[in-house]
Amino acid sequence: MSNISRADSLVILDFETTGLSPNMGDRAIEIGAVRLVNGEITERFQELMNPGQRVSAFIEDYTGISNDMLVEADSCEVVMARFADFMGDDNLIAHNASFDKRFLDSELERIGRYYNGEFSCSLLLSRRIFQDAHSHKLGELVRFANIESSGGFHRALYDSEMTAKVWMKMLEDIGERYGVFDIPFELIKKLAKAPKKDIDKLLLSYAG
DNA sequence: TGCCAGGCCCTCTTTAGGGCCTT
Repeated sequence: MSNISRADSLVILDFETTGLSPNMGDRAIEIGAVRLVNGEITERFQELMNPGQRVSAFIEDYTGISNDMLVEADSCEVVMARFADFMGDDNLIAHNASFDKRFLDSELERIGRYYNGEFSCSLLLSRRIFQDAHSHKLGELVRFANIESSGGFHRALYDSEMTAKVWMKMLEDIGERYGVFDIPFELIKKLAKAPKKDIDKLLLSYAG
């Protein structure tokens, strides 16, 4: 898989986990991802994985993923090896990417796998592009952008698909408002880090 | 013993604090 450094060929991923911090012993329990090419979802990946520890009642309730389901799943090591093959060196997107990147790095390090893609964050971008949204939680952004939803949040594939749709809505919005339709990943990364006051200037510099 | 994330972002800021977002 070649590294295509453009915003129109991406892997959008989402982890469900035992908790918030791999540094505190938390592990992944599900990975979901879609590959987005030219604005279309071309591939999907979703697997549960057995973290080797019981998950809390909170996580069972929050995700709908039970300990019984995880006992039947392949180990994190086996599943993450398959996921590493899936994502290749594509650039990556996640909602609140700092969270998913910590788990991706932690789980891949355990199996000696690495990736060459770059990460960007739909949460950071939405705070700049959808500044009128009263919340930037994934579910709230789906409503804000009038994206059709069955409400199945907190499962990895569903959340990655919703993140992909929010992502495409933001790119559409940039096209409509600024006339910028061909957005390199380098610009995405700049946008996600730029002060809000600089967003107009940055995008207008790419227009025309 | 008791506690336990971490990065971003705003503001009553910068010698800091607290809310937002992810599970």
